[in-house]
Amino acid sequence: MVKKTIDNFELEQICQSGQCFRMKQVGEKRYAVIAGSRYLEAEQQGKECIFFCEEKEFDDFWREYFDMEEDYTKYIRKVNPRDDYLTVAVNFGLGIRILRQDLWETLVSFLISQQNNIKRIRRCVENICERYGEKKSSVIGEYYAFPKPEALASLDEDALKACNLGYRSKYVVRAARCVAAGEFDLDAVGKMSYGRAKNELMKLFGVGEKVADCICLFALHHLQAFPMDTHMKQALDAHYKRGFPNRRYHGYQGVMQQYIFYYELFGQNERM
DNA sequence: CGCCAGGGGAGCT
DNA sequence: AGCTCCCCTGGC
Repeated sequence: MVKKTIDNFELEQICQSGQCFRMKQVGEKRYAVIAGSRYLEAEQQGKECIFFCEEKEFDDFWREYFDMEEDYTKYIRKVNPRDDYLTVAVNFGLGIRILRQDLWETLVSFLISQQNNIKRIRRCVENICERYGEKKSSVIGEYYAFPKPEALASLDEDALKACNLGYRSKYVVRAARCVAAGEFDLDAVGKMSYGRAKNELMKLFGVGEKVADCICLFALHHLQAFPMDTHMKQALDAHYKRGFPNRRYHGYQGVMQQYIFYYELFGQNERM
């Protein structure tokens, strides 16, 4: 068990921010997250956060996964004080972190995300893990690891329709085949610059600009990636008629994107 | 039953 | 860059 007191870190906001579809609330202030084949439960009371794992496990993996090394005030302070909308949005989501998730998992998750809602994406991912992932057991209980590419590569293209993926089934199966066959090198993409990684990801069937940007941001931590989805288009139309000030936030637009996205989804009641 | 939206993408012009 | 079509599920 590891206790940490940390600023700008809220499990609830991280969970709801829609980056990770395998993080869920399991108690009043308790959250569970599965990453790859690892399982973690954590609880938060104010600034104090308790991670229910060994210190080594925390240092070896979860610290980096949650991007806890970074001081997010350096992004928050850069917000233009004359930008009322962004100021409110950022203040609403001060506990958001940009996770450093596994590339393969993130690729599959966001292939599923297209024309889909977060609730159903979670269920799709859960279905795939339960059916094709390795069953693990921890002191807390049993869970399923995320299936490896090889586990999905041999499937029929429509097989994942049974997991509720619909027409997205073939995207995932084809991607799994490319990775398993070595035609698509995940490790190599992981070492590429933002531009090259995005370009490489978009070669995969079913990966367009938006999905590629999500993968770049949520797995590869390319903070300049700015996923442009329907919510973001609406928000930008309403508040940035001359476009988002990319120049001002050069290099970390993706962080701002997440504040806006989270505010658009959950900040309605706070809006004036 | 129809309609439409949910963190799009491919293919064509 | 803009347009059409694709084509799955859940909610109303």
